[in-house]
Amino acid sequence: MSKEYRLEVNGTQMNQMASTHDLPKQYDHHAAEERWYPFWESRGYFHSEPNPAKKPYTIVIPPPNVTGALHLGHALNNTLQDILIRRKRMQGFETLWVPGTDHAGIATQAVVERRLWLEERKTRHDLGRAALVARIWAWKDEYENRILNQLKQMGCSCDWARTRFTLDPICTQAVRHTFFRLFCEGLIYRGKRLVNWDTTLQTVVSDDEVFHEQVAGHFWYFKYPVIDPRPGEPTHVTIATTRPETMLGDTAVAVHPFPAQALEEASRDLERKWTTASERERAELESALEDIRRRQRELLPELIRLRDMASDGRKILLPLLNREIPLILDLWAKPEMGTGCVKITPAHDPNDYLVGQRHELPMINILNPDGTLNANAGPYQGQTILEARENVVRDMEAARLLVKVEDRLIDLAHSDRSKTPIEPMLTDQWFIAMADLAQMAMDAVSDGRVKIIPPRYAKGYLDWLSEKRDWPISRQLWWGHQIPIWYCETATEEEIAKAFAGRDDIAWRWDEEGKQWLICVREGEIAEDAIPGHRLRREEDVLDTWFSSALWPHSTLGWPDQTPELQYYYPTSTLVTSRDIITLWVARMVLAGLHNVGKVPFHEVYIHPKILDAYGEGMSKSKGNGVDPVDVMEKFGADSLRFALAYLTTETQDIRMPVDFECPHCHRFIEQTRENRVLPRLRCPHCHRDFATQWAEKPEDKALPRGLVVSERFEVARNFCNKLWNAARFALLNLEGYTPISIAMEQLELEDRWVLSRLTRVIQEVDDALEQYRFAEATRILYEFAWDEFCSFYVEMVKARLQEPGKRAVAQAVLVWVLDQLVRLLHPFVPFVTEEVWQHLAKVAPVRGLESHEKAAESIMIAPWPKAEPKWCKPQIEEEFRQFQELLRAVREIRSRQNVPPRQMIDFTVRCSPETASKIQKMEPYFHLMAKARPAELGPEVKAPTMAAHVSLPGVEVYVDLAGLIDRDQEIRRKQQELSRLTEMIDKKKAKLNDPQFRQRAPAAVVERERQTLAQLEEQYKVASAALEQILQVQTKS
RNA sequence: GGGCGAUUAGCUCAGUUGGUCAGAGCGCCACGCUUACAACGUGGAAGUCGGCCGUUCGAAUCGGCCAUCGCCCACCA
Repeated sequence: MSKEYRLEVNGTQMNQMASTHDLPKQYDHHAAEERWYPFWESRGYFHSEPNPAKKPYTIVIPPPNVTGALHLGHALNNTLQDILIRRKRMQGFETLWVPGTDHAGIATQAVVERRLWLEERKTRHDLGRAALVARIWAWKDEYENRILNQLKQMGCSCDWARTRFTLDPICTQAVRHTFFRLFCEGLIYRGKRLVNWDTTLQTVVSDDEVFHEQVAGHFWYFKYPVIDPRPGEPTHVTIATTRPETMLGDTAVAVHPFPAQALEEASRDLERKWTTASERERAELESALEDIRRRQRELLPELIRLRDMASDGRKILLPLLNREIPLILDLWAKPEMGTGCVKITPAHDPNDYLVGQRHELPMINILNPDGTLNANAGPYQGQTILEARENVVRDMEAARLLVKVEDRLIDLAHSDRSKTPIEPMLTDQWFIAMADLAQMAMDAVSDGRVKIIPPRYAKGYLDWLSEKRDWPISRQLWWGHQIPIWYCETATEEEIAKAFAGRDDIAWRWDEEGKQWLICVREGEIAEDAIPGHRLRREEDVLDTWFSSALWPHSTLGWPDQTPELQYYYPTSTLVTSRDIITLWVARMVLAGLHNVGKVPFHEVYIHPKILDAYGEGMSKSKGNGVDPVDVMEKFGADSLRFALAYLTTETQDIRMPVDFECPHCHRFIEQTRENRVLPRLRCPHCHRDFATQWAEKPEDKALPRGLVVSERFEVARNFCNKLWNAARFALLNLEGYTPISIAMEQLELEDRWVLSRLTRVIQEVDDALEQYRFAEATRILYEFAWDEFCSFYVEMVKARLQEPGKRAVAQAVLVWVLDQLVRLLHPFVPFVTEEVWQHLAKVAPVRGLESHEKAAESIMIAPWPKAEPKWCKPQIEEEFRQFQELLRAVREIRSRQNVPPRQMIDFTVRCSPETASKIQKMEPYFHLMAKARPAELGPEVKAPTMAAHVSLPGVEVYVDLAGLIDRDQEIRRKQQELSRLTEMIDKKKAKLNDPQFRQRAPAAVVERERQTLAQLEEQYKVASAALEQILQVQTKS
C-alpha cells in the first residue's frame, strides 16, 4: 500500500466526517479522497477471487511504461476502465481489474542511461550489464510506485494483490514458455536484417521509435569511371547521393533495364494526374513533366548505352577504394530520379539491400557500432560519418570526379530517444514467422470473436496483419527478457543429445548460416559447460518489449499453469486502449492468446480518443504541453478529472484540451501558448508575480512556487460535483425525523411521479449508452438529469412539502430514494463524492426504498446498480410537466423583461382549455415558489387584461397584469418582433403545405403535423396581434 | 502515395434511424448573495451547420467533388 494512503483504517472514518449540521457549502474533494480510498481498500472491495456463483467481468490494464509519471492520456484510459469495472461490480459481476506496469525496454534503459550520463558522466559500458540493470530496477521500483499511487489517487479499483510487472517471475515464466514453444515449432528463426542503428545508444531501434525530420543537406553528383570504356561509350557513370561516405560500401551501380519505357510511363502517369489536379498542383506537374521531357532528350541516349553495357556485364571502378563493382540492371534505378543511375549500398540502405539480395551482391558493412568507419572503409577507417563525408567529397573533388553539388532538403530519420540520425545497418536478428499466427489473429476479428469498437479501427488491424511481415523480436539492450538461446559452434549433435538426455525442456537446432547450434531452454539457465568439453555462449540480446506485452492477458493470470484464475477470468471481457497501439499491441495479444491458450484474449476492444492541446497537437513531455493529472486532481479533485474526461469521450472526436497555468499566487489561469509553455518561469499577468514551471532548473527559478498545469475544461466537472454535493446537502438538512415508509402510487404528487419517471428513463439510457461504450452520452444524460431536473425542479418543488407535517414523510422518502439512485448511477464516474454522500445518507436514512425497503450497503461501491422499473415510466406525466416548465419559463420571462423586483409577487392569467386550467391550478404553489407568481384567472373565458405583458405558447396564452408597471415601448417592440417572426414561419409553412408534391409524397402523418403547427402559429399570431393592438390603444388613451 | 477522421454560436463540443433539432457548457449582456449551492439562480443576445453539385416533397443529417486541419501506414539515390 502506498505511503500517501497509509491512514489509520480502524472504522473511524465515520467520525472523521463532518456531522450533518456543519456540512461544508463547498465539496471538499481532498477530504473525501483521503477518507474513502483507504476505506474501500481495507474492506477488500478491489480484490477478486474466482467465484462460480457469479459471472466474471475482467479487464487487464494496458500496463503503463515505468519510464515516468502518468499523463492525461493514461488518466483517460484508466478512468474509462474504472467506470466499466465499477458499474459491473455494482451489477453483481465478479469483477477483476488486473493492474501492472511494463518494463518498456529501450525507453526505460534510455532514460536511465541519460540520467547516468548527466549526473555521473558515465556510459552503460562503464557500469557493465549487471550494474546497469540493477540501476534500472531501482528506477523501476520508484516509478512503478509512483504510477500505482497515481492510479489509486484517481480512485482506480484495481486488484492490487494481483499487480504484475512484465519482468516479474510470473510474466517471465510465460515469456520463457512461449519462446520455447515457438522455437520448437520452428516459428522462431535467426536472420539478417537491415535495422535502424542508433550510434549514440549503440542499439537497434524499432521503426516506431524513429522520427523523421527535414534537414538542410546536399545532393552530390559523382562520376564513377567505367573500366576500359570502348570507343563511343561513356567513360563515366554519374550518380547522385545525399550520403557520399556510403560509397565506400557500394557494391554496384544500377541502371534501369528499360529506361525509355520507364520515362514514357512516368510521363503518362503525370498526364493522368493532370486531368484531376487543381490549379496549384498543375504547376508542379508541369515542371515534373518538363523534367521528364528533358531527360528523354538529354539523358536517355546515355542511359540506353549504359543499359547495354550493363547487359554486357561491364564493370565500374569504385573511386577512392579502387574496387571493381558491376553495372547491373534493376528496376529500382528509376530514370526519372537523380541521374537515372543509382549507387547500390546493400549494407546501409533498405532499398539497396533488396537490390543486393536480388543480384546476390556482396554486402559490405562500413560502420562500427559507435558510428565510426571500420576497416572496410580503407583509409577512412576510424573517422566519424561526418568526417568521412567531408573527406570523401574533398578526395572526389581532387580526383575531378565531383560533378556538382546541389542544396536539398533531406527527410532524415532520427532516433526518438537519442535524437541522433539513424544509420541503417545489416545485423543478425531474431524473428517470429508470422504467416499462420497473423492469419489466426485476422480470423478472430473477421468472424467477430474479437469485436473492435468503434468498428472502423478493424480495418487498420486487418490491413497490418495481412502483410504478415515477420516480427523482429531481438533488441540490442540490457533491460528486458534476455533471449533464452545458447550458442555452441563446436559440439556434435550426439554430444548435445547426450548432455541433455531426458530433458524435454531443452531443444536445439543447427543454424546453417551461423554454423552453430542454437540451444533453447524453457526455464532457468544452461551452464557454460553443460556439454562436456565445449563452451556455451548465451545470446546477449533481449526480447522486444511487445513480446511480453503480447502475453499480458494470460501471463498475468498465471499461464502456462492452468490456474483457477486463468480458467475463470480468461478470456477477459474488455480491453480499453488507444488507437496507436492497435497493431503493435492488440494484434499481438490476439495472436499470442490464440497460440498459447487457444482462445482470444478479450471479447471487446474499446478504442478511446486521443487528448490534444489547444492547437490540436498531441501532448508530450518534450513539447511541454502535457497536463499532469496530479495537478488536475490537486486543483479540481479526482472526481472532476474523471467526470470531465468521460464527458469528453465521444466516438469520433479526439479531445481538444486547452492548457492553462494556474498562478500559485492569485490562482487565476494563464493560457498556455506555444511560446510560454517551454519557459522555466512565468510572470502572472494578473498579479504580476513570478512562478516556476516544470522547466525550472536554476535554483532561483526552483525557489519560486510552481504553477499547476491544468485546463479550464475541468471546471464544468468540478462545478457539477459541487452541485451534486449541495443537492445532497439540502436533502441531509431536511431529513430530520426520516422514517422509512411504504408508499403507494396514489400518495405520490405530480412531481414525484415525474421525477421517478424521468429517473427510470435515465437508468435505461445510461445502461444503453455504457453497454455501447458511449461514455460522453452517459455522462451527459446524468449531468442533465441531476442538474436540470433533479436540482432545478424536483428539489425546488419538494421544499414546500418538507415544511408540511402531513406531506413531509412521503417527500422525504422520494427525495432520498431519487438521490440514492442518482448517486449510484454516478458512482462509476465520480466515486468519491458519491461515497461521501452515501455515507452521510446512511447516518440519517440507512433504510431506503419506495414500496419495499432495504438497508443501504456499507459502501456505495458494492451497492446494487439501479434497475429501471417500467411501471414508474409515465410519458403522459412527463408531457404535462413539460407544459408546466414552459409556462413557468413564460412567467419568468415576463418578470425579467419587465424588471419586476425579485420580491414582488405578480399575478398572471392564462387563457387555455379547462383541462389545462385545472392542471395549472394544481401547480399553484410551484409558481409561487419558483417564479413568485400566482395564477389569478384560468380558463377559456379569460380576457386579456388591459395592461398586460403577454407570452404565447401552443394552446396557451399567458398574461401578466402589470398596470402601472408595464414598460409599454418594451412590450410593443417585443410584440412587433414576435409578429414578424410568426409571419415568417407561417409563410414558410403555408408554402410547404401548398406544395402539391409535399402533400402527395410526404407521409400523411407529417402533413397532418405541419397542418396542426400552422393552425397553432396562426392562432398565436391572432392573439399576439390582439395583444399588440390593446397595448397600442392604452398608449393612445393615456 | 494509401487509409481514417474532423469542419455546427467568440471558444470547446453534442446532434441515434433525413420531417419544431438548430442545442449544451464556457465566455458575453441584464437582474439577483431568495435559508442546498455566487463553483449559484433567472432571463437575454449570438450560427445561411466549411464550399459547390446532386438524391429527395423535404438535407446539419444521405451521395459526389473541392477546400482546410489532424491522425495512421508506406516511401523518398
